[in-house]
Amino acid sequence: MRDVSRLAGVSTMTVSRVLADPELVSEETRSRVLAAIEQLGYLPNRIAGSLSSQRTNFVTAILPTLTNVNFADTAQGLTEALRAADYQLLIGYTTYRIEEEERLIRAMLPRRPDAIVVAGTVHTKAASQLLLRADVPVVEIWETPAHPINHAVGFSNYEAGRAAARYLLSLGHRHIAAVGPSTTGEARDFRGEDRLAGFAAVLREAGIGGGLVVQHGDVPASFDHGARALGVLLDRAPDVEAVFAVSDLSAVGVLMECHRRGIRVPQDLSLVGFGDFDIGRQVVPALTTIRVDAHLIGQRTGELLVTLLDEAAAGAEPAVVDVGFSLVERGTTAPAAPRRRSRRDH
Amino acid sequence: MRDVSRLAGVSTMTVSRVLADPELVSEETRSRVLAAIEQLGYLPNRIAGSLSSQRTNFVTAILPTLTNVNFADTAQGLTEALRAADYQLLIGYTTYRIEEEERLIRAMLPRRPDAIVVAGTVHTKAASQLLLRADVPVVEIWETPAHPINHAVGFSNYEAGRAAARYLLSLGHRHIAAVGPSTTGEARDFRGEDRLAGFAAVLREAGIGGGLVVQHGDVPASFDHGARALGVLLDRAPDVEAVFAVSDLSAVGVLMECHRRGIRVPQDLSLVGFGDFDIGRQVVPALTTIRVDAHLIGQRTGELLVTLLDEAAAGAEPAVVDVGFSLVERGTTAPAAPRRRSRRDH
DNA sequence: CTGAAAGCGCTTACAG
DNA sequence: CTGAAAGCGCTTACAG
Repeated sequence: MRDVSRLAGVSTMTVSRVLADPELVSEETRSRVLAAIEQLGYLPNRIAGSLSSQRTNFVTAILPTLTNVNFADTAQGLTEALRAADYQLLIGYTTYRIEEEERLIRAMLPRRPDAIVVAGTVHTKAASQLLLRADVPVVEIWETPAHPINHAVGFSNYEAGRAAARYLLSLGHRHIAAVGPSTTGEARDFRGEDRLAGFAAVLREAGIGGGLVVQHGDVPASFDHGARALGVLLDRAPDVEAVFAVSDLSAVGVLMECHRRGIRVPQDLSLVGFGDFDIGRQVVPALTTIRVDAHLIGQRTGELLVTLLDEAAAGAEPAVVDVGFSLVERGTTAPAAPRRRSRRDH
Repeated sequence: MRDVSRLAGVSTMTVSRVLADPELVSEETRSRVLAAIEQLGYLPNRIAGSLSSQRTNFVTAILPTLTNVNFADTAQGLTEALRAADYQLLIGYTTYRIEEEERLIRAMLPRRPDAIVVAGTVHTKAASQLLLRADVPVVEIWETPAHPINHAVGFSNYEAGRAAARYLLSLGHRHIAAVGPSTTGEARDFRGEDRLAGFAAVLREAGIGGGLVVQHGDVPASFDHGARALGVLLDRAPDVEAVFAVSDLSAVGVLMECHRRGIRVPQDLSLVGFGDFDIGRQVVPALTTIRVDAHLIGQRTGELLVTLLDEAAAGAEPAVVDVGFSLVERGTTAPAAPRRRSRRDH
């Protein structure tokens, strides 16, 4: 910048203005400065700028993984919404471990992000403290907590699970099960657990008992998880007629395992997934699922942050944005009665 | 930091040392400083540290998208390899546009990354200039260019395409086609195009003509792309007996469309994908594909950078690391002769 | 419309 | 083992 100012015959202050507020500088001076910038190939140093202005234009996003299309979509939505306001995303992966989340928060805070986005509402005690004390906006995403740390953008996983159960009941099914990964490992999918809890609650309310939940294998759920979980489930309950899988990945795994075992879907088994992944539309039959707009979660979060950071609104009200979910009925579910008869006769 | 030094009764220099090189400080002073840090909840400001030390410990990675498991795996591998050395990844998405890549490079350079990772070897002229002039290591990934800007970690997409063609020829197929997305849009997958070029070259060398390449639909390839491309292909060449898809996503789309149309795989059609995505192992039959270790590309890149940045080895030799690829034979491919007969008789 | 001064919070390079 | 001084490259807040 010194070099540019000397070449243009102005102060560094004027160079800084040309870059930040060009309209404050006379046209003649401005073009002289721009020419000098061009000639020297000058690139401003935003580290210095950040230190001076006390704003980094960084936003930190801490997600379970990027190897899940839903979270990748959220990251992409966030990136797009923040780009216009010139914010750069710093992404960290927890691999579904809250200890790792705490480590990441500690590693990120010294970079002085202008805002912090974390997936989920379950944190270590220390992480919660750090987030509460951070003097920047915090947004918890992929849930709608009753008591957010600050802001939240998501939907109710519990209600999504309830919706899946109500739907399978409405089809007339009674031997209903759910599959998800284990809840005893270090890696935990608390949002998935919420969905299964809501699912089981509806079954209990219907007097069916919500105990038929196979929790098996490591987080995160995968195609392979679904395939193996079906085996465990059938050993335990050969007469199961409907399954809710905690994720479309599991659900597709269940479906493929059904193909291999000669179990007809939906004639012998109704199947509901969660997440509306691309693959669910392509498999045969296409997968019934609960759709969540992951990209929108990212976008809304980005928009919320741009507003909060723009208006320097220190006193902004904590907001909880619910983007909702919807049940998408496709080919893997069917009413109960005809199926059970055909299966028993078989 | 001032507050900490006052509370501990030392200079800020000593506080800095406790954080950076604890062993240089006497145990007694150190514990006094650590107590003060604890008591005040002090978090160092790395922006100031970066400005002062002229090292940010940022590495910029510019990828086509994160919505593709392969690139997400690469990002995860990079993150893991860099974490140990305390580097933070700044990720940008180009959505397969080199103009967007240039924009991202311009946006990232003022953040003063210690190294730059870009996917691919095709850049705008201005982007190439910026990368050449950047006085930090540059690594091009997912290709093995003959003339890298600096370093490279990847494999030969052209050779991968050749391997697919040689394999289908070895099965006895002669009516062979390939499907990939369009090459005329703004978004381009140059690596996919290289694979198709290698594929077509082998067919030409075998005297078969390499013209049966369906390039249809927007980049990136998807399940949906594959499903639609098969329709276009069958209109053009109803007697096709083997297909190479530029990506497993397309390949699975082709497979599902075959299911819907009653085309038997592999009896009526042999199918080879690329990328070895999880879903390819789960579909029925399981997908024959070309496997690339995307995570390893990220890991090797990270290791290379840690070495380069550690030894302050300004004079380090440009390295090109080839992680290779391998053909994984599964259920979607079969020898030609029996199939053609059965199909004709049908 | 333009500039001189001070300072952001660290680390480098010395000195003792 | 510890500290005083200088400086990293910008922006803020004034002043003119």
